[in-house]
Amino acid sequence: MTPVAIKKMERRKTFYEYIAKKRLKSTKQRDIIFEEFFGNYMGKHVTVEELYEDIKKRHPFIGFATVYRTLKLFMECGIASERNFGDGKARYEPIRSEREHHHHMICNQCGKIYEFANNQVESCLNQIAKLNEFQLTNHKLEIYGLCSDCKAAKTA
Amino acid sequence: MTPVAIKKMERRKTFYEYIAKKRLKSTKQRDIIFEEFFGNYMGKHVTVEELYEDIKKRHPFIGFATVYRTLKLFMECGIASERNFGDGKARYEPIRSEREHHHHMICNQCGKIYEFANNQVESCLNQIAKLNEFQLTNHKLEIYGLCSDCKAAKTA
DNA sequence: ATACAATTTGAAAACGTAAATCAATTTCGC
DNA sequence: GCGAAATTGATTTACGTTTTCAAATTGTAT
Repeated sequence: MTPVAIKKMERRKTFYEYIAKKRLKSTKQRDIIFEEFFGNYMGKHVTVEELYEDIKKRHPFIGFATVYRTLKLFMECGIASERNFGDGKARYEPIRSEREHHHHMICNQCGKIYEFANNQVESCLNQIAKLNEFQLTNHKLEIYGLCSDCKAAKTA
Repeated sequence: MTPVAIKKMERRKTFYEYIAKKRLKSTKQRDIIFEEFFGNYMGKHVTVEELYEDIKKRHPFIGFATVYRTLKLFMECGIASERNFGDGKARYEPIRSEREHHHHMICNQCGKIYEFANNQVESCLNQIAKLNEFQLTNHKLEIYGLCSDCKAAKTA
Protein backbone atom coordinates (compact mmCIF):
# COMPACT_ATOMS: atom_id res chain seq x y z
CA MET A 1 0.00 0.00 0.00
CA THR A 2 1.45 3.34 -1.06
CA PRO A 3 1.69 6.36 1.23
CA VAL A 4 -0.73 8.22 -1.04
CA ALA A 5 -3.39 5.57 -0.54
CA ILE A 6 -2.96 5.72 3.20
CA LYS A 7 -3.46 9.46 3.18
CA LYS A 8 -6.54 9.11 1.06
CA MET A 9 -7.94 6.63 3.54
CA GLU A 10 -7.24 9.00 6.39
CA ARG A 11 -9.09 11.77 4.64
CA ARG A 12 -12.01 9.49 4.00
CA LYS A 13 -12.03 8.54 7.65
CA THR A 14 -11.97 12.20 8.68
CA PHE A 15 -14.84 12.88 6.31
CA TYR A 16 -16.97 9.98 7.53
CA GLU A 17 -16.29 10.82 11.15
CA TYR A 18 -17.38 14.40 10.53
CA ILE A 19 -20.56 13.17 8.86
CA ALA A 20 -21.26 10.87 11.80
CA LYS A 21 -20.57 13.55 14.39
CA LYS A 22 -22.88 16.05 12.71
CA ARG A 23 -25.57 13.41 12.10
CA LEU A 24 -25.30 13.95 8.37
CA LYS A 25 -25.80 11.23 5.79
CA SER A 26 -23.44 9.60 3.43
CA THR A 27 -24.65 9.61 -0.12
CA LYS A 28 -23.63 8.41 -3.58
CA GLN A 29 -23.05 11.98 -4.66
CA ARG A 30 -20.74 12.83 -1.81
CA ASP A 31 -18.70 9.71 -2.44
CA ILE A 32 -18.39 10.50 -6.13
CA ILE A 33 -17.35 14.08 -5.48
CA PHE A 34 -14.88 12.85 -2.88
CA GLU A 35 -13.33 10.43 -5.36
CA GLU A 36 -13.09 12.96 -8.15
CA PHE A 37 -11.74 15.76 -6.00
CA PHE A 38 -9.14 13.78 -4.10
CA GLY A 39 -8.42 11.47 -7.00
CA ASN A 40 -7.78 14.05 -9.71
CA TYR A 41 -7.07 17.34 -8.03
CA MET A 42 -4.26 16.77 -5.54
CA GLY A 43 -1.99 19.81 -5.70
CA LYS A 44 -4.44 21.63 -7.96
CA HIS A 45 -6.62 24.64 -7.29
CA VAL A 46 -9.93 23.90 -8.88
CA THR A 47 -12.98 26.15 -9.17
CA VAL A 48 -16.43 24.75 -8.47
CA GLU A 49 -17.32 25.24 -12.10
CA GLU A 50 -14.32 23.24 -13.29
CA LEU A 51 -14.92 20.40 -10.88
CA TYR A 52 -18.61 20.31 -11.76
CA GLU A 53 -17.91 20.17 -15.50
CA ASP A 54 -15.40 17.42 -14.99
CA ILE A 55 -17.68 15.31 -12.82
CA LYS A 56 -20.63 15.79 -15.14
CA LYS A 57 -18.81 13.89 -17.88
CA ARG A 58 -18.88 10.69 -15.88
CA HIS A 59 -21.85 11.40 -13.65
CA PRO A 60 -24.37 13.55 -15.50
CA PHE A 61 -26.98 13.33 -12.77
CA ILE A 62 -24.95 15.30 -10.23
CA GLY A 63 -26.08 18.87 -9.71
CA PHE A 64 -24.14 22.08 -9.46
CA ALA A 65 -25.41 22.94 -6.00
CA THR A 66 -24.36 19.59 -4.64
CA VAL A 67 -20.79 20.14 -5.74
CA TYR A 68 -20.83 23.52 -4.04
CA ARG A 69 -22.24 22.13 -0.85
CA THR A 70 -19.95 19.15 -0.76
CA LEU A 71 -16.82 21.27 -1.20
CA LYS A 72 -17.99 23.40 1.71
CA LEU A 73 -18.35 20.18 3.69
CA PHE A 74 -14.80 19.16 2.84
CA MET A 75 -13.68 22.53 4.09
CA GLU A 76 -15.63 22.34 7.32
CA CYS A 77 -14.08 19.03 8.23
CA GLY A 78 -10.62 20.24 7.35
CA ILE A 79 -9.69 18.09 4.36
CA ALA A 80 -9.88 20.86 1.78
CA SER A 81 -9.08 24.55 1.81
CA GLU A 82 -10.70 27.45 0.04
CA ARG A 83 -8.64 30.12 -1.66
CA ASN A 84 -9.37 33.28 -3.49
CA PHE A 85 -6.73 34.63 -5.80
CA GLY A 86 -8.58 37.76 -6.79
CA ASP A 87 -10.31 36.57 -9.96
CA GLY A 88 -13.67 36.47 -8.23
CA LYS A 89 -14.10 32.73 -8.01
CA ALA A 90 -13.25 30.52 -5.07
CA ARG A 91 -10.76 27.73 -5.62
CA TYR A 92 -10.59 24.51 -3.66
CA GLU A 93 -7.56 22.44 -2.90
CA PRO A 94 -7.17 19.08 -1.14
CA ILE A 95 -5.16 19.45 2.04
CA ARG A 96 -2.28 17.03 1.88
CA SER A 97 -1.45 16.73 5.52
CA GLU A 98 -2.39 18.31 8.80
CA ARG A 99 0.90 20.01 9.40
CA GLU A 100 1.91 20.98 5.92
CA HIS A 101 1.25 24.65 5.39
CA HIS A 102 2.11 25.85 1.96
CA HIS A 103 1.57 29.02 0.03
CA HIS A 104 1.16 30.32 -3.46
CA MET A 105 2.89 32.39 -6.05
CA ILE A 106 0.47 33.62 -8.69
CA CYS A 107 1.69 34.91 -12.03
CA ASN A 108 -0.17 38.07 -13.00
CA GLN A 109 0.55 37.35 -16.67
CA CYS A 110 -0.33 33.70 -17.29
CA GLY A 111 -2.28 33.00 -14.11
CA LYS A 112 -0.30 29.90 -13.24
CA ILE A 113 -0.16 29.04 -9.57
CA TYR A 114 3.08 27.85 -8.03
CA GLU A 115 3.36 26.44 -4.54
CA PHE A 116 6.02 26.86 -1.95
CA ALA A 117 6.56 26.11 1.70
CA ASN A 118 8.98 27.70 4.08
CA ASN A 119 9.56 26.82 7.70
CA GLN A 120 11.16 30.13 8.54
CA VAL A 121 8.02 31.99 7.50
CA GLU A 122 5.89 29.62 9.54
CA SER A 123 7.88 30.13 12.70
CA CYS A 124 7.90 33.88 12.15
CA LEU A 125 4.13 33.88 12.00
CA ASN A 126 3.82 31.79 15.13
CA GLN A 127 6.06 34.24 16.91
CA ILE A 128 4.08 37.23 15.69
CA ALA A 129 0.82 35.64 16.81
CA LYS A 130 2.26 34.83 20.20
CA LEU A 131 3.60 38.34 20.62
CA ASN A 132 0.15 39.80 19.96
CA GLU A 133 -1.66 37.22 22.09
CA PHE A 134 -3.44 36.09 18.98
CA GLN A 135 -4.58 32.50 18.76
CA LEU A 136 -3.67 31.46 15.25
CA THR A 137 -6.05 29.13 13.47
CA ASN A 138 -4.85 29.52 9.91
CA HIS A 139 -3.11 31.87 7.57
CA LYS A 140 -2.79 32.71 3.93
CA LEU A 141 0.21 33.98 2.08
CA GLU A 142 0.24 34.88 -1.57
CA ILE A 143 2.96 36.30 -3.74
CA TYR A 144 1.92 38.02 -6.95
CA GLY A 145 4.28 38.79 -9.77
CA LEU A 146 5.84 37.48 -12.94
CA CYS A 147 6.88 33.83 -13.23
CA SER A 148 10.21 32.99 -14.83
CA ASP A 149 8.58 31.94 -18.11
CA CYS A 150 6.63 35.16 -18.53
CA LYS A 151 9.64 37.17 -17.45
CA ALA A 152 11.71 35.51 -20.15
CA ALA A 153 8.97 35.99 -22.74
CA LYS A 154 8.79 39.68 -21.93
CA THR A 155 12.48 40.36 -22.46
CA ALA A 156 12.64 38.20 -25.58
CA MET B 1 4.21 71.28 7.60
CA THR B 2 3.66 67.89 9.16
CA PRO B 3 4.96 64.65 7.68
CA VAL B 4 1.39 63.50 7.15
CA ALA B 5 0.62 66.50 4.98
CA ILE B 6 3.72 65.89 2.91
CA LYS B 7 2.70 62.33 2.28
CA LYS B 8 -0.77 63.41 1.32
CA MET B 9 0.68 65.82 -1.17
CA GLU B 10 2.85 63.12 -2.63
CA ARG B 11 -0.14 60.88 -3.10
CA ARG B 12 -2.05 63.65 -4.75
CA LYS B 13 0.88 64.28 -7.06
CA THR B 14 1.03 60.60 -7.95
CA PHE B 15 -2.69 60.65 -8.64
CA TYR B 16 -2.61 63.72 -10.83
CA GLU B 17 0.41 62.46 -12.72
CA TYR B 18 -1.38 59.20 -13.40
CA ILE B 19 -4.42 61.10 -14.64
CA ALA B 20 -2.23 63.21 -16.91
CA LYS B 21 -0.34 60.22 -18.25
CA LYS B 22 -3.50 58.32 -19.09
CA ARG B 23 -5.18 61.41 -20.53
CA LEU B 24 -7.95 61.19 -17.96
CA LYS B 25 -9.73 64.17 -16.50
CA SER B 26 -9.72 65.56 -13.04
CA THR B 27 -13.18 66.07 -11.65
CA LYS B 28 -14.93 67.38 -8.56
CA GLN B 29 -16.00 63.85 -7.67
CA ARG B 30 -12.53 62.42 -7.85
CA ASP B 31 -11.18 65.18 -5.65
CA ILE B 32 -13.92 64.68 -3.08
CA ILE B 33 -13.40 60.92 -2.95
CA PHE B 34 -9.67 61.48 -2.69
CA GLU B 35 -10.13 63.84 0.27
CA GLU B 36 -12.54 61.54 2.08
CA PHE B 37 -10.57 58.37 1.51
CA PHE B 38 -7.14 59.70 2.39
CA GLY B 39 -8.46 62.10 4.99
CA ASN B 40 -10.59 59.72 7.04
CA TYR B 41 -9.45 56.21 6.25
CA MET B 42 -5.71 56.08 6.82
CA GLY B 43 -4.93 52.75 8.43
CA LYS B 44 -8.51 51.57 7.92
CA HIS B 45 -9.90 48.92 5.63
CA VAL B 46 -13.06 50.34 4.19
CA THR B 47 -15.59 48.68 1.92
CA VAL B 48 -16.98 50.58 -1.05
CA GLU B 49 -20.39 50.55 0.60
CA GLU B 50 -19.03 52.13 3.78
CA LEU B 51 -17.08 54.81 1.94
CA TYR B 52 -20.04 55.60 -0.28
CA GLU B 53 -22.43 55.96 2.68
CA ASP B 54 -19.95 58.20 4.46
CA ILE B 55 -19.37 60.43 1.46
CA LYS B 56 -23.07 60.65 0.69
CA LYS B 57 -23.68 62.48 3.98
CA ARG B 58 -21.62 65.44 2.85
CA HIS B 59 -21.94 65.03 -0.91
CA PRO B 60 -25.31 63.50 -1.75
CA PHE B 61 -24.83 63.91 -5.47
CA ILE B 62 -22.00 61.41 -5.73
CA GLY B 63 -22.95 58.07 -7.21
CA PHE B 64 -22.10 54.56 -6.15
CA ALA B 65 -20.41 53.63 -9.41
CA THR B 66 -18.15 56.64 -9.25
CA VAL B 67 -16.82 55.60 -5.84
CA TYR B 68 -16.15 52.13 -7.24
CA ARG B 69 -14.39 53.48 -10.29
CA THR B 70 -12.35 55.99 -8.36
CA LEU B 71 -11.10 53.42 -5.86
CA LYS B 72 -10.01 51.28 -8.79
CA LEU B 73 -8.17 54.32 -10.11
CA PHE B 74 -6.40 54.79 -6.79
CA MET B 75 -5.34 51.17 -7.00
CA GLU B 76 -4.10 51.42 -10.56
CA CYS B 77 -1.84 54.31 -9.73
CA GLY B 78 -0.56 52.59 -6.61
CA ILE B 79 -1.84 54.81 -3.82
CA ALA B 80 -4.42 52.35 -2.47
CA SER B 81 -4.55 48.60 -2.14
CA GLU B 82 -7.42 46.19 -2.42
CA ARG B 83 -7.88 43.39 0.07
CA ASN B 84 -10.27 40.56 0.48
CA PHE B 85 -10.65 39.03 3.90
CA GLY B 86 -13.09 36.34 2.93
CA ASP B 87 -16.38 38.07 3.72
CA GLY B 88 -17.17 38.58 0.07
CA LYS B 89 -16.60 42.29 -0.18
CA ALA B 90 -13.46 44.07 -1.25
CA ARG B 91 -11.82 46.43 1.17
CA TYR B 92 -9.64 49.38 0.25
CA GLU B 93 -6.80 50.84 2.21
CA PRO B 94 -4.62 53.90 1.61
CA ILE B 95 -1.01 52.91 1.05
CA ARG B 96 1.08 54.79 3.55
CA SER B 97 4.45 54.59 1.88
CA GLU B 98 6.10 52.83 -0.98
CA ARG B 99 8.30 50.61 1.05
CA GLU B 100 6.08 49.83 3.98
CA HIS B 101 4.60 46.39 3.56
CA HIS B 102 2.30 45.38 6.32
CA HIS B 103 -0.09 42.55 6.89
CA HIS B 104 -3.24 41.65 8.72
CA MET B 105 -4.52 39.53 11.54
CA ILE B 106 -8.26 39.00 11.29
CA CYS B 107 -10.28 37.80 14.28
CA ASN B 108 -12.76 35.13 13.22
CA GLN B 109 -14.97 36.04 16.17
CA CYS B 110 -15.31 39.82 16.22
CA GLY B 111 -13.98 40.60 12.75
CA LYS B 112 -11.51 43.21 13.97
CA ILE B 113 -8.48 43.68 11.78
CA TYR B 114 -5.06 44.13 13.33
CA GLU B 115 -1.99 45.15 11.43
CA PHE B 116 1.56 44.03 11.74
CA ALA B 117 4.82 44.33 9.88
CA ASN B 118 7.84 42.10 10.03
CA ASN B 119 11.11 42.53 8.24
CA GLN B 120 12.12 38.93 8.64
CA VAL B 121 9.03 37.78 6.75
CA GLU B 122 9.72 40.32 4.02
CA SER B 123 13.27 39.17 3.47
CA CYS B 124 12.15 35.55 3.51
CA LEU B 125 9.70 36.28 0.73
CA ASN B 126 12.27 38.10 -1.33
CA GLN B 127 14.56 35.13 -0.98
CA ILE B 128 11.84 32.69 -1.98
CA ALA B 129 10.97 34.75 -5.03
CA LYS B 130 14.59 34.98 -6.04
CA LEU B 131 15.08 31.26 -5.61
CA ASN B 132 12.17 30.55 -7.94
CA GLU B 133 13.14 33.21 -10.44
CA PHE B 134 9.88 34.92 -9.71
CA GLN B 135 9.66 38.67 -10.12
CA LEU B 136 7.75 39.81 -7.08
CA THR B 137 5.34 42.69 -7.54
CA ASN B 138 3.31 42.40 -4.38
CA HIS B 139 2.18 39.95 -1.74
CA LYS B 140 -0.56 39.40 0.76
CA LEU B 141 -0.31 37.74 4.13
CA GLU B 142 -3.22 37.19 6.43
CA ILE B 143 -3.44 35.48 9.77
CA TYR B 144 -6.85 34.28 10.89
CA GLY B 145 -7.68 33.33 14.45
CA LEU B 146 -8.88 34.63 17.79
CA CYS B 147 -7.78 38.02 19.07
CA SER B 148 -6.76 38.38 22.70
CA ASP B 149 -10.09 39.99 23.67
CA CYS B 150 -12.21 37.24 22.18
CA LYS B 151 -9.89 34.60 23.59
CA ALA B 152 -10.34 36.10 27.07
CA ALA B 153 -14.11 36.36 26.61
CA LYS B 154 -14.28 32.73 25.63
CA THR B 155 -12.51 31.40 28.71
CA ALA B 156 -14.38 33.77 31.05
C1' DA C 1 -13.98 82.73 -25.03
C1' DT C 2 -16.13 79.08 -28.13
C1' DA C 3 -16.58 74.79 -30.27
C1' DC C 4 -15.58 70.24 -30.36
C1' DA C 5 -14.03 65.68 -29.14
C1' DA C 6 -13.28 62.77 -25.43
C1' DT C 7 -14.09 61.52 -20.83
C1' DT C 8 -16.96 61.18 -16.77
C1' DT C 9 -21.04 60.86 -14.31
C1' DG C 10 -25.13 58.69 -12.02
C1' DA C 11 -29.10 55.80 -12.34
C1' DA C 12 -30.32 51.71 -13.72
C1' DA C 13 -29.65 47.32 -15.71
C1' DA C 14 -26.69 43.44 -16.39
C1' DC C 15 -23.52 40.27 -14.71
C1' DG C 16 -21.48 36.25 -12.20
C1' DT C 17 -20.73 33.72 -8.18
C1' DA C 18 -22.65 32.04 -4.07
C1' DA C 19 -26.53 30.89 -1.29
C1' DA C 20 -31.30 29.79 -0.41
C1' DT C 21 -35.64 27.48 -1.68
C1' DC C 22 -38.50 23.55 -2.00
C1' DA C 23 -40.76 19.41 -3.57
C1' DA C 24 -39.19 14.90 -4.49
C1' DT C 25 -36.00 11.50 -3.11
C1' DT C 26 -32.82 9.07 -0.22
C1' DT C 27 -30.79 7.69 4.09
C1' DC C 28 -30.74 5.70 8.58
C1' DG C 29 -32.30 4.63 13.33
C1' DC C 30 -35.96 2.16 15.16
C1' DG D 1 -40.27 -1.80 6.46
C1' DC D 2 -41.68 2.78 8.78
C1' DG D 3 -41.05 7.39 9.52
C1' DA D 4 -38.34 11.36 10.70
C1' DA D 5 -34.60 13.87 9.11
C1' DA D 6 -31.32 15.02 5.69
C1' DT D 7 -30.07 15.44 0.77
C1' DT D 8 -30.69 16.33 -3.91
C1' DG D 9 -31.02 19.17 -8.08
C1' DA D 10 -33.47 22.54 -10.69
C1' DT D 11 -34.54 26.86 -9.92
C1' DT D 12 -34.78 31.19 -7.78
C1' DT D 13 -32.83 34.58 -4.99
C1' DA D 14 -29.22 37.37 -3.11
C1' DC D 15 -25.55 40.33 -3.47
C1' DG D 16 -21.23 42.62 -4.74
C1' DT D 17 -19.43 44.34 -8.78
C1' DT D 18 -19.34 45.90 -13.54
C1' DT D 19 -21.38 47.74 -17.53
C1' DT D 20 -24.50 50.61 -20.12
C1' DC D 21 -25.96 54.93 -21.90
C1' DA D 22 -27.65 59.50 -22.31
C1' DA D 23 -26.57 63.76 -20.23
C1' DA D 24 -23.09 66.56 -18.27
C1' DT D 25 -18.39 67.92 -17.72
C1' DT D 26 -13.64 68.50 -18.97
C1' DG D 27 -9.54 69.67 -21.73
C1' DT D 28 -7.82 71.13 -26.18
C1' DA D 29 -7.57 73.43 -30.36
C1' DT D 30 -9.16 77.21 -32.63
